[in-house]
Amino acid sequence: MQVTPELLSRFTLLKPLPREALEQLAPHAALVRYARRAVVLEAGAREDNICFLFEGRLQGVGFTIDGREVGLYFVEPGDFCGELALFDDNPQPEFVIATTAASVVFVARNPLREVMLQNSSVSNIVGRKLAGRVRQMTVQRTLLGLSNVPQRVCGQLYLLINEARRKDDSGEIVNPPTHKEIAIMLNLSRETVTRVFQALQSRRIIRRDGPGRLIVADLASLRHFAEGEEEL
Amino acid sequence: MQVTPELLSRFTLLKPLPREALEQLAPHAALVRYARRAVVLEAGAREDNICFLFEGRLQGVGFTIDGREVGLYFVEPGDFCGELALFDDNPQPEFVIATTAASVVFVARNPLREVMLQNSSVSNIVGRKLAGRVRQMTVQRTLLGLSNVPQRVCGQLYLLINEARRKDDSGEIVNPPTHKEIAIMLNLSRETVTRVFQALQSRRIIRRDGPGRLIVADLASLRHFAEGEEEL
DNA sequence: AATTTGACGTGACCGGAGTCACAATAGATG
DNA sequence: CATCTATTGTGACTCCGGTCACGTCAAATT
Repeated sequence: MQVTPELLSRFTLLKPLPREALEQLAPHAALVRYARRAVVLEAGAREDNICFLFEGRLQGVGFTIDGREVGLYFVEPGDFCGELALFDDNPQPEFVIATTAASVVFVARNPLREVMLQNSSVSNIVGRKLAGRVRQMTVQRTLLGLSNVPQRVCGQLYLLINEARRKDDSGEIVNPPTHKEIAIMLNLSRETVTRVFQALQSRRIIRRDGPGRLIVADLASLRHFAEGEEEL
Repeated sequence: MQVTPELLSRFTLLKPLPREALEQLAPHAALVRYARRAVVLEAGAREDNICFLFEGRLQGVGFTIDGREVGLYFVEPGDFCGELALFDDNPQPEFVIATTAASVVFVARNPLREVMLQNSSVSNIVGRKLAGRVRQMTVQRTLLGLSNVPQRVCGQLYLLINEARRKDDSGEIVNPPTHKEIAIMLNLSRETVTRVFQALQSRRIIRRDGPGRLIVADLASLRHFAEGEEEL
């Protein structure tokens, strides 16, 4: 489906661009809809498009050689992914999969690369994004280094709140990942995550509020557990 | 210690720069020597320098909240680190430590950032570096996802060979990491790594050749184990 | 030369997370 | 409404990797 410059300008990355640049990109862009679980970007493929998420939610996942999933990050509407292709010609390192039905705008790599080189605001944003991703992966890597498993789960929960809004000593996570998804991110079995959640719920630290809403009632305690000052 | 443009031009990143750019950078550069185990870049510090390694070897490491080390990557002579500061103002995410005595050239962030914006070859190299780092971290993350521990060790060994030179069906790793260092990278105990090494040695898959040299005699078998097609 | 340090090797023990098996919901889909 | 599928919840068992406690050896340091 064809894409207008107006649609492109709704993405944070492209918003600062002058009209001409958007018009230059529009012919090389396409809107595609995906069903839940569909593969948006394929690992190993030499990807020629950068992928802007319009609506829905995406997740970057890897697969180990023995077939286990490895969760990496989420992509929220307005954001983009597949940006590594802007820097080199190596294949996309991980899969990107739609966790809900999603609409995605693909923009061809080379035109966008040109625009990026001309336009320092774009290269700044992309650079910051990449730097942020390295930071985020470092944190995630640190989480994985925790030997105490419940601690790992609490740490991940704490991170998820940071990303979303949070109040003084309580917070909420909208559309929380399923237990299975958390397990994949933390290299755990689904059952273990469930058990930790049970423990946290029985201590009134977290609480479900209908589907798609997880309330963290006692943020301080959660942080304690995450920092290993107290054992679960 | 003062730094000459000639010294700067010996680094891959700066080599393509015109003479004036190097002269512009030189006053903002300094050569520093570090002893083994010294901290070169500190995590959490707002780092104002990019760090070029002249000789020796550096390692990026993180620390979990409970004090365990988390190994991340190595830096070899000619290469650089701390480059995230070129993209945003957030603190350095991980420590960089000298694993051997090392000489390092620090170049101030802002002048280098300017040069980078002027000079697309530099921003290309830095971009590629960052992209490469994301790829590398993704692979490492995938390794950590392997539930079979000996497999994880074999996978790491295989990666280490890839970085170094390798022949048809055998390879060698010069200055291999110690068992402890490997354990840290893979989230294992030192003893476990030792035991896997023992198993590999008794099967004549690997062999030490004096200190500082590890020979992989049977690369094919190593790959088999790494890919989980055979259990150790 | 004597001592200290750090890397490597090895056995015994134990706890905790994975696995399996099954039940209970809750949403989606026809 | 009936059916199917995905998510969550829970118990029992097993096994494997961490921990501890050693010993050995080579290199660095005094």
